[in-house]
Amino acid sequence: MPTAGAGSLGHRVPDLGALELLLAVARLGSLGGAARELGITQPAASSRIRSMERQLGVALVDRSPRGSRLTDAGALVTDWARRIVEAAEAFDVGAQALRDRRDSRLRVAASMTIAEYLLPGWLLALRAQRPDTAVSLHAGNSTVVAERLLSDEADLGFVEGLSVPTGLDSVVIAHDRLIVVTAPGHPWARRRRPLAAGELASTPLILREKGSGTRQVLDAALGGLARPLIELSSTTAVKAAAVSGAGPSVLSELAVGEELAMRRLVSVPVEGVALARDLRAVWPTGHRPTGPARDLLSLTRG
Amino acid sequence: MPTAGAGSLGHRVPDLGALELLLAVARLGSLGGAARELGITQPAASSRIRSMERQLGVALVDRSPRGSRLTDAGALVTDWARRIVEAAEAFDVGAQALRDRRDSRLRVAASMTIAEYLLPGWLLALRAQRPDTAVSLHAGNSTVVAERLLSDEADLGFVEGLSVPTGLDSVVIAHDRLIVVTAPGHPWARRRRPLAAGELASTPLILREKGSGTRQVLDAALGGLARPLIELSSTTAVKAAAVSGAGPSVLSELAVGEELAMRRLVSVPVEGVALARDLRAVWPTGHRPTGPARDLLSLTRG
DNA sequence: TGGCGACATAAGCTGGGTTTATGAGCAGGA
DNA sequence: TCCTGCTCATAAACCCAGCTTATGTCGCCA
Repeated sequence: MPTAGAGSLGHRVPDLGALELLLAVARLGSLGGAARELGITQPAASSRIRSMERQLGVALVDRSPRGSRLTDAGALVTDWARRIVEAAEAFDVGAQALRDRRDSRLRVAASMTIAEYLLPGWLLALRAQRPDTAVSLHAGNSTVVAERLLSDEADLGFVEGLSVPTGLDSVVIAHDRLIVVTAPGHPWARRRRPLAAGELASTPLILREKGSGTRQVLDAALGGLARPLIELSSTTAVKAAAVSGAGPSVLSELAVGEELAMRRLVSVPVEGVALARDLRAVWPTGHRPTGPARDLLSLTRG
Repeated sequence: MPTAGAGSLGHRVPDLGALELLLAVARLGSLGGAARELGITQPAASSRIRSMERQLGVALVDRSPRGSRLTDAGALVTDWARRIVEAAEAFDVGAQALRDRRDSRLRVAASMTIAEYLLPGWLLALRAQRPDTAVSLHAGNSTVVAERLLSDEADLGFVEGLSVPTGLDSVVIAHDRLIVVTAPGHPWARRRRPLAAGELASTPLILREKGSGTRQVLDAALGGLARPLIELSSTTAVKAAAVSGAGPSVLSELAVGEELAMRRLVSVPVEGVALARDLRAVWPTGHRPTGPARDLLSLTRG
């Protein structure tokens, strides 16, 4: 379920190059300087910023013969732009790792949730530390991760299941919790007293399909009783349905961080249900990670 | 301080139009269908997806004479892409509100932090509820917000200060907390026992310049004692310095949500310091918000 | 076997972004 | 006072990515 207003974003939002340029201008205080940094000419930068201002209908930059500073609106726009660029950086580092390169110095296998939400951040941090470590990424469920590690197709794995596959050593790197969320309008959103397990089990919920990691943990915690209101096949579809007010849902804390911060969803306290699960780094028994794998591992644990 | 690896993102990350197209393909299971939804022709969609695959070096969709499904890598890429597109949607709705349109049905004035982190989400929610409410936005400090409300240039305001400007009624819509953060490598990151106020006051911190809202709250909490290690002029610059390990910093919870989730920063517990502040909606005394202003207000309170 | 739906290919057009080349405003030093 | 160096703006020519229209191929189904 996409947001309402159709009409292609691509025509209303400046492209990534323009946003990067704007950030550079903000940082350097000069169009020409920003141009130099991005390896284009000054007129190109000038024209690009100008056309961005035309597109948005807002003056972004105060030009003077001694440099350029952001207007108030420009500062705000730049902050919003930064969020797009950061998401793009995460995309970039992830996509680069997805290309199978046989010569990669670090081959990672990870479960979907971890690959989706956590890995890009780690890879960015890793690249900051060791810029020339080539990383390759393979995403799959716990079984796939175990296979790749045991057949020496991966150097380090990440899993989120309840148990550790045999033949692997592991260390807990983070604790994920499933949390009950609703749209802000829902009656549960105003609850002060925590929800009892029975109430949760007897209420139809928006859920991932059976077999997903999230669903497994929830079913285990409730004793296989979770009643689906709708079953959807992606975390994002579930989130969208919950945000739109279709009903309560149970989702990984990782998946809903932003929605909670923006109050598009609110968390409902629960008691008497074990909704925590460990996220673990794994490797073949005895083969303690070394080199780049050790670097990445240490990043994930802080 | 930007991330390391220079080399313009714009060339390595598909543009927004392509990402939107990919999301549409994921949702509809068909190139042609996605093309129709975005108002382009089927060959255009086909070629665009193909060139995106060339650019990323990864097969994203499995084409068949009966439709298209995402590959595993495609699913992952799509999830990362979705984060970019969501950031772009927030940008779009914010930018639209920045254009001064005199005929706006709802004129909002907000402080920077709120305009930056919270408002786009609210405006997206509002647009979902009332698609044709034209919103205009003006960002400034508490004084500016008060002026605009009292001179009837704004219908609803949002402030984050310690006190409510005179002449305005208000309601608390959220609680923001300043938190102490460090890069994961810092000694404080491993602390179990909370930091004492004295320790915080005597340690040089990465801070916004004097006069910023964040700094005011911190100085008040510590009794004007905060020692700056560096003073920077934007929240983002402060975050970047903290992430890079330059030292500990004190920042709004709102500003570092993502960094905490990705463990690029970790929060350090503190005791004996009042770092909470209220975020408030404000309006001229007696003029209780009605119409669109009331709608927006109710969104912000859940 | 004809028809339909989905994707691929080919050819031609258009526009946005780029470059090079040049002009114009403001500052600071001889 | 004038030159030099920084800034940004403008103009003309170029190039390529992405679009459209037109057509071809493949598999399914009646």
